[in-house]
Amino acid sequence: MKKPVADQQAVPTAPVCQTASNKPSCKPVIFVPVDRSPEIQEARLKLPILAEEQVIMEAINENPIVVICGETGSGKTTQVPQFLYEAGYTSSNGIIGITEPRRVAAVSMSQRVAKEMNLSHRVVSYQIRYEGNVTDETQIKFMTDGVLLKEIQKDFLLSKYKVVIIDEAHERSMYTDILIGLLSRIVPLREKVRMPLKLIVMSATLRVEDFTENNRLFSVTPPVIQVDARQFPVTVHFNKKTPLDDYSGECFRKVCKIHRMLPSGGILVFLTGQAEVHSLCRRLRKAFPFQKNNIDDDKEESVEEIRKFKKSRKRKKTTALPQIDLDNYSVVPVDEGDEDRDAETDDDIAGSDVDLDLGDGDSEEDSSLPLYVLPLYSLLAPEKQAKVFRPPPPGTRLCVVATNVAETSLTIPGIKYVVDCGKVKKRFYDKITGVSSFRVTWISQASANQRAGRAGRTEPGHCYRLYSSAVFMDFEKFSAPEITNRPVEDLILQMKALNIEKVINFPFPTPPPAEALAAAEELLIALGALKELKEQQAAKLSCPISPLGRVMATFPVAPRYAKMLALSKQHDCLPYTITIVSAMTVRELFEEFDRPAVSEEETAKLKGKKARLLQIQKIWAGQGALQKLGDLMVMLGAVGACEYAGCTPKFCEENGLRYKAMLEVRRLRGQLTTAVNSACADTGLYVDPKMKPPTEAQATYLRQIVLAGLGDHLARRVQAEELLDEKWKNAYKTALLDDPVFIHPSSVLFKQLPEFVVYQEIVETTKLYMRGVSAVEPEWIPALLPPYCHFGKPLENPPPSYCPETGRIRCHRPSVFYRVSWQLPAVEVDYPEGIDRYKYFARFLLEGEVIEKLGSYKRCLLSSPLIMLKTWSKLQPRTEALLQALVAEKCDNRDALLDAWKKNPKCKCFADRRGKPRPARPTPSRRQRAPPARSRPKRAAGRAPTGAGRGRIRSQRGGFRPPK
DNA sequence: GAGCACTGC
Repeated sequence: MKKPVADQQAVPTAPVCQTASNKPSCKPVIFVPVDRSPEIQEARLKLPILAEEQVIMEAINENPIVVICGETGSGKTTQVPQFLYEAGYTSSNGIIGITEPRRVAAVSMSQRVAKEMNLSHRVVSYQIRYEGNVTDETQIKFMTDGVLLKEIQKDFLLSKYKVVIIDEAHERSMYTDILIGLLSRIVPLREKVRMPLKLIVMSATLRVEDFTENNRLFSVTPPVIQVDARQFPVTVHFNKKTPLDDYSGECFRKVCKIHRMLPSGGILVFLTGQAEVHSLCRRLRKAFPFQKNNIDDDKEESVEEIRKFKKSRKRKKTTALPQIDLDNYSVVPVDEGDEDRDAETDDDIAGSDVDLDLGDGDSEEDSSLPLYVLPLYSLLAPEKQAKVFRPPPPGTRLCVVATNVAETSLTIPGIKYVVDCGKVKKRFYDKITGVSSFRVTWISQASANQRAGRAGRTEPGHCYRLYSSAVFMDFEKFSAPEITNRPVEDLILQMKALNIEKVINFPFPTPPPAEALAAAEELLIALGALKELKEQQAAKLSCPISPLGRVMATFPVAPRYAKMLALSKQHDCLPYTITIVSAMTVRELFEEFDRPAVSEEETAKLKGKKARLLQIQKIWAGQGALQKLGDLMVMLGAVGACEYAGCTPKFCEENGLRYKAMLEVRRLRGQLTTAVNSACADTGLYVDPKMKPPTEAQATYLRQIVLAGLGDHLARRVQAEELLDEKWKNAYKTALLDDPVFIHPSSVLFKQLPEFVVYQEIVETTKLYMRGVSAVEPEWIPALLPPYCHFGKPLENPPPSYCPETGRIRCHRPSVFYRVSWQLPAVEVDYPEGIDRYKYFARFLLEGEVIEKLGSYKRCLLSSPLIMLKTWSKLQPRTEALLQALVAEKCDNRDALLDAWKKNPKCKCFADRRGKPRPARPTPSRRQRAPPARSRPKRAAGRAPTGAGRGRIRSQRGGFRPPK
């Protein structure tokens, strides 16, 4: 040990060795001892990264930014934080932060490192969205990337961190990319204030040029350190031919071959979706029956079944144990795939499908060992997912049929064979309209290699690629970074909240497409989150955040939803909006019952469950005014009912709800409630598990709130007279799309077909379908969505009027919806700016509407105040004098007039010399606790409220605030 | 009248 810790804690940043540039080095001179158990010490020494400790630490000591490349299994995630800790980077109250792209990783890594270091979780801790165990003593903190991004909002310099490690940077998740961009600026800023911060970017692949060779990101190229992985060799076999369509069938044949011919070891199959996974499971179970497989997954462990199984094992003792020696296999290294040689190999071992009479396996039972077939995909219930981590029943071979979850998120033990169809199902977004669709595409080479790697975790393995090496060579080297193919409005709002106005200048490792940036900025302006700059094109993409935007940015949900929350203080809607927003944010609340079943029995069961869900959804949708809230009411009803019942797995199971989703909704409601409470102290909000359904009036307000957030997602039913083509039957038109869109058949409004609706999203399948639909009244549109409406001249009838609450001139204006020019009902709005507004103001002033006292002079006036509006009024000097005085003082409303008087009591604007003017304000007796008129609901006779808030939250002014 | 991979605040 070098020096006692205590001595050094006061001066941990004292330079020990001068770097070439003579910059202050932040190399701490401490060695902090760690008390590891002998077993852990032994296991650690086997990790290749241990040998690189000195190289890594020297690089970190001498450079502010270091890139470490090491594949899965190199131990970089668990060991680098320990190196830093031992080198004293956490002394003097600085902590080490490590970001992970997934919650489970943050939690499990913190636990593992705590165990390895023999330290309490009070010292090695984690923080994820809803929970954490961070304390004052925390020195190593694992967190999800989004958590660190939020922390930057509170403390731009991240002053409590000595080191930030961005793990899994090769995955190029959106937050990781942004974090790296931000940290590239934070590191030099910290250098300036002489509190150096170390940034370590860790990647599993060598694709780091986006980071290292991007001068705008890092002006000095950071050193890249490579670390070997402790992986077993995986032999890759390419197919000679690439099946055009039926990769699923090809998977089936390959699994059959492997199972019949090759020694024991688990098989992992990569497919693209739930339906494929289930149908392959079904075929495989039929081909290699294992009694329980075929019936019900849940009964698997019953004593009876195990007894049966043992019996069958005895019976099959002599059959088809693999006789092939794997060592005789001609190996084909990963990068030298030769399809001909490979095909030979295949034939040597397994012969062709024809020789073996593999058929499609549906016809006959096979005599091989039972195959223990399990499906695996993200939306599968956790307890069913968990099965893949347990050893398969004795005497069986494990075969997991998975989607892409198994590529990065979940690691299955005991896999020796990987079957890779080479495809992935991806979500695509239209950059301008935001319409999304799912398409099956080829994976990238990096992805294929990652999949292959899953075969070599515990022993040497094999990967069977169901495509030729030529096809593989045509794959993209890497998948596109997430930020380039997703809407970015949430990201842009976060950046603007950090006062990054010119987002185009941000050092993105890879920038999003310009169209996506423009669409995001446009949406945020329409939501009122950004201040619109009227100046030329140059102002594009550099609008500053508005006070409303700042409030919205504190809500951890999509900007459209954040806007809804910001509006919902009115009429006690917040608990409902929070619930609806939570439900819309959590994906797939409802169980999917349309998948192919394993057995006839299961088919019937699924059918029953589906019918039950449809029935209960109708109940949740409610009646009358509630029903018009549509699918959002169903979500609200589902969450309400579930929480009322205590959110039990049983209730979820019986009512077609995904338990995991409901738990997530519960936690999100908690988080949003806290966020709303801190944005606005006087709400006194709490999460009520026994929340009552909204009243009819509240449901109507909720529809208006939803409209205000989803204004760009408005659709109008195609009118009978516009029906030129059959394809437009029951169709809707939207502002941005030329093609017809339809209400999704699963929507409770599917048969109602309201004239106007808003939708949560449009997904393109066989048609363009709107999902998450809610009905809208036409008169709300101009009142709540002025940015999307073009207004016409004020109407003469009803005539303009003076509003005593706001002191402004009001009028009715007709309008049309942008781009599509839908005629909208005339609505009452503030009179548009201009000379006419002064004229009306003068008239109402003379009539005594503005200042009560002046009313008494009305009869003394020489002519009627109405002449203020006549075109010939100019001819009358006294009216013209008044008008000019008002214009000169910019007085076209009461507040301006009162201000002008205050500043200059002799102001010519009709000064009242006998005393202070008294504005004609409504007295409490006339209107109890009247809300501000702009957010005041209006009631049409005999109907629920029809107009509601544009209520803009008032808070402090925005503007650039440099980091402290 | 339907078919959606995977994540993070």
